[in-house]
Amino acid sequence: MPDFDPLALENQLCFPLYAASKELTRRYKPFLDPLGLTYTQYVTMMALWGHDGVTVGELGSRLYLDSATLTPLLKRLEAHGYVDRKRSAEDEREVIVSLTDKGRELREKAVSVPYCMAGCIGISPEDAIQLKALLEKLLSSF
Amino acid sequence: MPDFDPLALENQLCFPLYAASKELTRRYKPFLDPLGLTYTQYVTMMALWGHDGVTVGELGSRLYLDSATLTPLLKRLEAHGYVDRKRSAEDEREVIVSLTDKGRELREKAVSVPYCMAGCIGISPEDAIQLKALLEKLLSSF
DNA sequence: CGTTGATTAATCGCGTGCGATTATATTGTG
DNA sequence: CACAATATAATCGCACGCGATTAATCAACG
Repeated sequence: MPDFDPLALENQLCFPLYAASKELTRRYKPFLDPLGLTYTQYVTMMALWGHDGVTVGELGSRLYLDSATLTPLLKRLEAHGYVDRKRSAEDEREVIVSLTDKGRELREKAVSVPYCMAGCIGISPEDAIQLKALLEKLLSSF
Repeated sequence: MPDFDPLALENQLCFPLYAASKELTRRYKPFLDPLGLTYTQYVTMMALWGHDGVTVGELGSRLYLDSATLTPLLKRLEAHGYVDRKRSAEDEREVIVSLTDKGRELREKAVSVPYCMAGCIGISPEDAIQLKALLEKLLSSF
């Protein structure tokens, strides 16, 4: 390849990653709107459905988000009645985030979302599995 | 798998895609700061280095961005002196975006960025190529 | 026991990202 | 030609996303 252009958009790994992430997020919107969740709020709820009663910092490390993003987001989830935020008794610096009953109930409405999205993904299950594995490898390499 | 949880974070394709995209963008920052570009501005400049003198709409379809994002972004690039925005003479609805000399010169400083980033990617070139191909397949399936 | 340093969230500022609307210009149709 | 339909960018509102700073609390050490 005598004329490989390192600055051409089509030669970047980052660009399809960036574009695909945005597109996929956009695909979630019609399924998340009925739940009153944004994509980031949905991911946060998934993390909490897995394990709640955690600090903002723990949640952030699982989601790759810091308190500047999480604090206002959690306040919105709290305003919707899905989560509870309270200072830890042992350590007043920490804020413990827990699901409310309404937040746990929301999970029932959300279980269909992954199945709806599976129908939107235009690649084979094998490709999807491989893609997921490669992304996780990239992510853990940082 | 008797207890597969469709709402577990570790069972999602979207989450590592979302997280890896953010992380990679963050990795670009130290290399882009000296150029005075954000990641999105860098991607926009790459698109223009490939082919400029295009409308906002054309640029947006190449970058998967709409005018609500591009217009203010292009105004910032214009304020930095990298691009030129002017109404088309044939069709006054269109705005033609072109590189300035300064914008073309910026390319010389940017050529090292992909090589710097290659050193930050913690996966093998083979994996990177395969990952790029799968992302493009996913993207084109939308 | 007080003071210093570290930890944790919250806040601030700026730049996306995008659905929805608006303003302007062009095109098509009778 | 008039006028409705369409196309294009700009604008608006809200929610991230994150580097940097701030405020409050805790831990360590003399």
